[in-house]
Amino acid sequence: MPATSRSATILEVARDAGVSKTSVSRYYSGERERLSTGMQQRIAHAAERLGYQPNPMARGLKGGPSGLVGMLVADIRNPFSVAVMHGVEQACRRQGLSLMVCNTDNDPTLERQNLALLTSYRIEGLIVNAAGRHGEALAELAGNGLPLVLLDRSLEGIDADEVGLDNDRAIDMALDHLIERGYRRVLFVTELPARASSRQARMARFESSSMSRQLEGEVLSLELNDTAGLDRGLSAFLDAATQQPTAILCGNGQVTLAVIRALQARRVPLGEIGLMGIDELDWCQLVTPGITTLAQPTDAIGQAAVDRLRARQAERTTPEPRHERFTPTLIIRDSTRRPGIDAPHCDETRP
Amino acid sequence: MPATSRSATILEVARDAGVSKTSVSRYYSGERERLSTGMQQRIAHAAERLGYQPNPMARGLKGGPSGLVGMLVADIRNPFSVAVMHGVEQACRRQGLSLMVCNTDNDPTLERQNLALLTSYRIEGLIVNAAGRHGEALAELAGNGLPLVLLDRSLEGIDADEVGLDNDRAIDMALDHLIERGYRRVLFVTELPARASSRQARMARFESSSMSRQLEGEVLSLELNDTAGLDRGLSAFLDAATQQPTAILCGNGQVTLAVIRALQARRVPLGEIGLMGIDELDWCQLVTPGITTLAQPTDAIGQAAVDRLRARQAERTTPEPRHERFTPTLIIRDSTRRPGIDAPHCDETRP
DNA sequence: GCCTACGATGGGAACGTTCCCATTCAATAC
DNA sequence: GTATTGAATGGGAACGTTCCCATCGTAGGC
Repeated sequence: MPATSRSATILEVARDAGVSKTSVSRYYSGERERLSTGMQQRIAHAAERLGYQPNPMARGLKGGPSGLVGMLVADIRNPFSVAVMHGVEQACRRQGLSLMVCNTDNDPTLERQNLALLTSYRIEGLIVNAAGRHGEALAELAGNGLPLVLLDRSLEGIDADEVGLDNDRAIDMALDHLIERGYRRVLFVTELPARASSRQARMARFESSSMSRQLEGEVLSLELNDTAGLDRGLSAFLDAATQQPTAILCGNGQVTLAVIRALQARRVPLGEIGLMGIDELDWCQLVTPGITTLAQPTDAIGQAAVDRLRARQAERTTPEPRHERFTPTLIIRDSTRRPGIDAPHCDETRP
Repeated sequence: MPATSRSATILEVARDAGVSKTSVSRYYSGERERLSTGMQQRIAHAAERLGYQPNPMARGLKGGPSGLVGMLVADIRNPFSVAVMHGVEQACRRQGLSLMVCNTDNDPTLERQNLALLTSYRIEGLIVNAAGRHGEALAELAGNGLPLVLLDRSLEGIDADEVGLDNDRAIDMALDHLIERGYRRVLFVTELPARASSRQARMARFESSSMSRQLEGEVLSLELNDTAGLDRGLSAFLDAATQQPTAILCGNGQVTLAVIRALQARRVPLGEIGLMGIDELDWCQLVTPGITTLAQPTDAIGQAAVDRLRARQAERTTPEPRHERFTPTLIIRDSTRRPGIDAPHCDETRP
C-alpha cells in the first residue's frame, strides 16, 4: 500500500529487483518465458511492493501495442447502440483490451474530431457505428492498416469488415409473421435511408419482399423528429378505404417509439392495426397490448465485432472483407394479434 | 492532404517553418501570445501543410495537461446514467476537454481496473457514478489532488464534490403530488439502499416525510431482479384490507420498469392504484395511462459535474466540498389520476 | 553610452517505455 | 581444446513532447 502520489517507474522496479529495466520491460510485454524463473519472481515481488503499473503513455510513445480499441458511436442515447457497445465492452475485457468510446452525436464534425482523438491514442482497432457520410477519413485509416469494423452500416468506398443484422432475413421474418397473422397491407416506416446503409437495405428488401409476397406494401421515410410528417403519413395510410387487414412495420427502435406516440395521439388501438418493430426495447412488453419485435443479438454482434478486429490484427495480409450478418429473434406479442380472430396472446416472458 | 501514414512531429513542423521546436510547442500549448505574429503565421502554415497534430501520448508523458476527463459509470445500460453522461460529454466538448468513459458493470473489480486505466492516462478530473462500496482507491486519488466529482451518490470517507438530485425535495414533491391527488397510502419501492447513498437518502426522506404528512407509508427494498420478492411485496401491500386510496412510488427508473411489469402480470390497472416514478424515460408516456414521473435535469447535472471539476482544477487550494442538488420536474400523467374522481388527464406533451 | 531588464527565441535534458544490439556464459559440435 | 551456438541478460538510443535555462537583441533608466 504505497501512498506515493506518482506511480513507480520501470527503472525503480528494476533497481529494487536488482535486474535491468529491459528485463522488467520484457516481463510486462508478454515475453515472460524468456526470463528465468528466479528473475520472474524477483520482478513480480518488486513490482508488487512498489505498486508498479506500466505507463501506457510511454508505451504508446515508443510504438508498442496499446491494448486500446476505439469505438465511434453515432448516438449514445440509442439503446441499440448502447447494447452493442456493452457487448463490445465485454468482449474487449475478455481479450484484455481496453475500450475507448466516443459519441459523435450524429455530427460529422464531431466524428472527425473524435476520430483524431482516438487515432492519436494509437488504438489498435476501430469499431464504427457512426453516420459518417464522408468515409474518406476512415478509408485512409483503413488504408494505413488500422483494423476497422463497421457496425450495422457499410460505407461506400471502404472495404472493411462489417458486422450487423441480416437485414434481408429480418425483413422477411417480419413480413412472414405479419402474413401468417393475416395482415395484407403493410406500411414500412423508416428514418431517412440516405444516412445509413442498414436503413437502405431494410427498405429495399421490404419493397422487393412485399412485392414477391403479394403484400400491399408502402414506405414512409422521414426524420425522426418530424412528427407532423409522421402524422400525415400515418393518416394517409390508415384512412385509406380498404378492407385489408393493416399493419405497420418500424425500421428500428426509435421509429417504433415515434410511431407508437403518433398512434396513441390518434387514439388508434394497437392490435387492430398491427404493429411490429425491429429492435427489442425494455418497454415493448409494457405498452398495451405488448409490441411484437425482432430482437437483435446485440451481445453477439459486439463480440463478433471484436473478434473481427482481432482476426484482422493477426493476419498481416488484408484479405477480402468479411461481412457477418446475424439473425434476429422474433418476439411475438399482441400488437400483431390477428385482427378479429386470435384470442389475446399471452406475453411470452410470463407464460 | 498528406497521405502519410504517420502524422508529422513537432520537429518536422519546426524545420518546415524555420523555427525551433520550442516555439512550435509554445504555439500549441496556449502560449501563442508569447510568439511574434510572423512566427505564428509560419507555424500555422507549416502545421497545416504537414497535417500536424500534437501527440497526446508524448504530451502526457512529459506531464503536461492532458485535456482528458475520466468518467466511471456503474451501468451503461441505465438510461439515467447515459443521459447524464451525455450532459457531461456536451459540457466537456464546450470546454475543449475529451471524455473517456468506462463502464464498471457494477463490478468492484472492474471498477478498480478501470480506475487504474483512467489514471494511467493522466486524466485531469474524474466523474464517478459507480457503486464503489470501497472508496479507498478514490479517496487516495482525491488525496493526491485529482479533482473528483461524485454523481448521484456520496461515498463515506470522501470529501469530494457531489452533484445530483435534491432527493429530499424530490420525495417531498412526489408525496405532495400524491396527497393532492387524494392518495393516503403509499408504498416506496427501492433497490437495496446499502449500495448507493442516493437510494438511502430517498428512502430516509420517504420515511420521515410520509410520517410528517400523516401518510400511511411503507417501504419495499429489494434487488432489481428479484421478481418473486417484488410480487410478494406488492401483494402484501395491495391486498391489505383498507379503504384508503393507494399508490406506489418508485425510487428510480429501473424500479418503475420492474414494478409496472409486476403490476401488469397481476393485471392491476394503473391509475386505480396510483403509480409514480423518479426518472423520466422514453416510454413513460406510452404505457397506458401514462406514468407520472419526476424528471431529473440530466443535462444540467452533467454540466454541473464538469463545472465542479474545472472549479476544483482552478483553485489550487482544496476548500470544503460543495454539494450541488438539482430539483426535478414533475410530469403529471394519468397514473396518478385521483381514484374515481378526476376525469382522465390529457398527456401534457400533447395538449 | 553603459547597465538592466524584458521580450522573443532556441538548445537540450528530461518523461517512461521498447527494442536493437551487445555481452556473458554454458553447452554442444568439431 | 577451440569454434559455434543459443539462451539469459543488460546498455543505450530512440519515441514526441514540455520546460528549464540559456542567448540574443533592443528599449529604457541612469
